[in-house]
Amino acid sequence: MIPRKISVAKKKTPQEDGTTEEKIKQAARKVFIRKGFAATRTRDIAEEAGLNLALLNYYFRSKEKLFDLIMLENMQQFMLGMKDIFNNESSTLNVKVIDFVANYINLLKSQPDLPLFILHELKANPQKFVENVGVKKVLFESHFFKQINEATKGKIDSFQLVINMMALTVFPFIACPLLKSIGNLKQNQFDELMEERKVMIPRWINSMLKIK
Amino acid sequence: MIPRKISVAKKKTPQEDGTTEEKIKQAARKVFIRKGFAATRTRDIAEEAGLNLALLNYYFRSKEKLFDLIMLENMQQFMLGMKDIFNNESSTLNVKVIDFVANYINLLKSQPDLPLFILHELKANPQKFVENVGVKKVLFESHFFKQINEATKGKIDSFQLVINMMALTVFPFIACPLLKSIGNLKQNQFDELMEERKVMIPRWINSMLKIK
DNA sequence: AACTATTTTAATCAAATGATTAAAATAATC
DNA sequence: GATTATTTTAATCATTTGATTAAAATAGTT
Repeated sequence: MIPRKISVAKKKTPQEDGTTEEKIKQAARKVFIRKGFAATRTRDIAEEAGLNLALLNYYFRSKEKLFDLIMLENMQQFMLGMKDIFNNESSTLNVKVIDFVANYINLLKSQPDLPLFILHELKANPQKFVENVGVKKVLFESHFFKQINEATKGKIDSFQLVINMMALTVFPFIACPLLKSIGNLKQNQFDELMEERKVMIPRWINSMLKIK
Repeated sequence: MIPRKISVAKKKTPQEDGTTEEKIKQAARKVFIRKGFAATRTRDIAEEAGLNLALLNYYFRSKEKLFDLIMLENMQQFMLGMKDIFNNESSTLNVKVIDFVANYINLLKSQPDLPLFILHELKANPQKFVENVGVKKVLFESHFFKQINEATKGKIDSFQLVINMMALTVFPFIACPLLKSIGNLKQNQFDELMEERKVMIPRWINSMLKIK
């Protein structure tokens, strides 16, 4: 009697491969970010993915569940990028500002719609998403926060300064169509304007830190 | 034969009175600003106004036409407030910054959702609204722009400085739910934070102007 | 190769939505 | 007061949307 040969091939499940599921997620990310939740139809996502409409419910059960997943991933991407920068104990305050600004401008140049999407959906549904961010701890216990306090001797509220960094870095992307119109800018000119801001924002922040 | 007495009473048309029409507009403004175009149903507006659903089509023909009207009014309100401030030839650059910041923070404290609404809908449909703003002329031909150029001797791009003023003033309202969460702020604390910014933003702008 | 499990498909469904309709109500005119 | 014009109403409609269904196709297992 010959012993059965036992197959050691791992069970292959499409969920682990993530081919169809991943396609849907990528398409959903694109369309949700571009149009927002309310204006996005499940059919839009299916078309973007080149897949059958019913697969969205098969894999994610509902439009809303798919959206929640995408939204949380996006928020993590947007917010937690600060973590390494703010907690790098070997960099100065000024280098942290430079890194923050460069990091976010580069990120947003490749995904210019991300902040407006996040902030719009956040306002539509604040309770649902805000508590999952985890950036409170990142920020208030960071090396960066300490550095601001030391540099300003409490003259400037550290939180206000962080707001300023975010405002100066992120707002142009949020207001992009308006600024382009006001300034008569093509897209490449807007890109140049943001490159210039990469250099200038750390200088502006530094000048704020120097106020007597 | 007695001459007919001619009635001089002006024809009263509800459109001129604007009672029902005005109610619909006010309700539409509220709901559109709160939920955006896509997430707002005509039934929401009718309920907000306490009127029958069919009146929206009777008076405004379509949801979209009603929205376009509201959007344009909102953009005018938001953008053209700059006009008087920027063209006041008897005020200094610094006073203009103070007036701009105070004016907009006061406006946005009473209508905190306005900027996010405008910028979100602007991105959804840039061609439709941007050309109607008229702020390009207001800004680039303003006394204020001249003052910046003189004060900085071209060291800072004037447009970049205006972006900074807008960013520092408007962004906290756009990001309000996020900032409240991060900073653990109640609404009255957020309001205080914005009052503090009324004072600090002109100082921050001034420090930028002084960069060598 | 046969059987079972999973994925995909196209049709269909139930509910929601912006819009229309026709009648009732109200206002205006003479 | 009778007639006409306008506004309002509630029902209805046509279309759209997220979701479901059942069968076909494909993949996995023995």
